[in-house]
Amino acid sequence: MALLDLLGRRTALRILWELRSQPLSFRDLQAAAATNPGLLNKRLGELREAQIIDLKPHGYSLTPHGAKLLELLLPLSGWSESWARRLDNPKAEASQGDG
Amino acid sequence: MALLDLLGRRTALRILWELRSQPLSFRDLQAAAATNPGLLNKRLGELREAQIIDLKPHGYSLTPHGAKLLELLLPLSGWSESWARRLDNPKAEASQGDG
DNA sequence: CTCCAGTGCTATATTCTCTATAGCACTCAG
DNA sequence: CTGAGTGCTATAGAGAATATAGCACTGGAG
Repeated sequence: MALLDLLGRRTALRILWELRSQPLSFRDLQAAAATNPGLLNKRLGELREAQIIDLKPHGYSLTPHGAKLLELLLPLSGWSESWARRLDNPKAEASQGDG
Repeated sequence: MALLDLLGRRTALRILWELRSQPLSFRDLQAAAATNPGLLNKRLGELREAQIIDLKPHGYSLTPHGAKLLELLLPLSGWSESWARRLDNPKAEASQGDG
């Protein structure tokens, strides 16, 4: 899973996430992902190399292939919510439904 | 998505992945994830804190909650394969089926 | 033409993280 | 005691990330 190496770098996953609903300019992406131009440019280079994102006239956006990857990541949002609740309520066991 | 911050650290995603099918000891996990004890222990601390993994007599393993997270990550494996093919064959367009 | 505001991207000193290695205290087997 | 395993800690050096300033370019307004 070389993918894990690529996505397992700081802000790589975050960059994908921020592009989930609309294209963003370099500067907007930098603000959205809370990072700096040096790292952003580095990650953008890696993700473009991997054909996961692309730079178009209206900003950085996911390639068709990247969009499919993001579809796989979208369910994480739901998991993240129940996870946050679990950390707030230590009593809760492995159930996802809130009691 | 605070989850993206947690998983977006080096080897965090990888650690989860290596625990997908069986529990692993500290040292086995270190070898599997190709890292060092210092970082591993740091990540394990974060992941245990987040109740995603747990240390049991037979080794580190996913909590029930963590197992659900991993289920969401499993499809990445399939995506990763078509992604690798795509990088090998630059001609291929957004189709996932191999010709 | 100038001026202002935006674009992608680069450069750099400082700070932080990761890496590789050695080692501790403990348990189990003999 | 020895020998092999466990989780985990410490540390110096290497490498990556941060924050900031700035470049070359485009487009609108006068």
